[in-house]
Amino acid sequence: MAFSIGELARRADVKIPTIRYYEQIGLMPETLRTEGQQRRYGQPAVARLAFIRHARELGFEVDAIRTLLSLQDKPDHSCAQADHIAKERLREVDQRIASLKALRKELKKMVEECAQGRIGDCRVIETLADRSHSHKDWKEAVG
Amino acid sequence: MAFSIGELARRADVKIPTIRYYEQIGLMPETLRTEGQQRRYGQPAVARLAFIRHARELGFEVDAIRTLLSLQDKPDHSCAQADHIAKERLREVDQRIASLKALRKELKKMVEECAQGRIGDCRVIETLADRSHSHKDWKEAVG
DNA sequence: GTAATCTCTCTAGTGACTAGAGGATCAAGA
DNA sequence: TCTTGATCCTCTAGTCACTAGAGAGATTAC
Repeated sequence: MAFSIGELARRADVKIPTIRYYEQIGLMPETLRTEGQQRRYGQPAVARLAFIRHARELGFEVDAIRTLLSLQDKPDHSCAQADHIAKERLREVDQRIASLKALRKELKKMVEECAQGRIGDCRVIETLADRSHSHKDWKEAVG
Repeated sequence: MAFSIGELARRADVKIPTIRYYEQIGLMPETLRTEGQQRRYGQPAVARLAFIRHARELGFEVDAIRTLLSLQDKPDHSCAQADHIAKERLREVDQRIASLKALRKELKKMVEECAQGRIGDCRVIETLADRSHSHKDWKEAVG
């Protein structure tokens, strides 16, 4: 019934150091150890890790995941907070998509206008050098 | 004609430590110093910094920018490499947009199905806990 | 001359991991 | 029981592109 960190890593498809890292930052609880200090896990660890991974796949930050995990343990609590966190994330994703689309437009223009000739006439370089230009909030688009 | 790092920061709309950082990693060249070791810049520094910032806005990595900057100084060179770098970036952006759209779809479903009731019935929490699920290449979508 | 502002270097922190060193432990076969 | 090879342990440092802060020195305006 008790398996090693390597086995947990396989079952949840998460790398071993990541599991230790999650324990360190408190996303995964400290677990049983053998006499030789090796970690041993049970089925609930797999479920919790899968929850965390899925949340990370959706881009939730560790702090948000911490909250979501704690909510999970209170079935009778209102789910308003969980809903709020998810809506926030949706808003972020929408914004990110919009920023990336703007980026894409400019990149596409650059690439399409490039005549594949000399650097001196290259629209890619020219566009980058063009100073009459300023984005706001670009940092959220590039990451 | 020679101005300080603070003035350069204002003109190019880049923070002072960022300028020093760019010098450190070789994106900006070492520049004149006063007797007291303070940096002094001229107009070309503003142009170069603007080039870098614009490239960062478009999400080019520092290594790519290094290449683009070196190309800029060879007007008679073919622009194939610049074109290649830009096309690569466009591909990345396209992929990222696609990943984010998939994410968005799942988030939207979660949020819409949430009945705003008890955690025990919350689709947000349920969806996250659902283990019958695996994305490939999600890491490029969440960043 | 003096005060206010600016700048210097250096170190460390961000987020969410990932990689490696150097050594201990475990499970399985002989 | 012993050995071998795989796995595991902790700890430190690295990733990317910055950003923040300490403590000291330089410059500029008056």
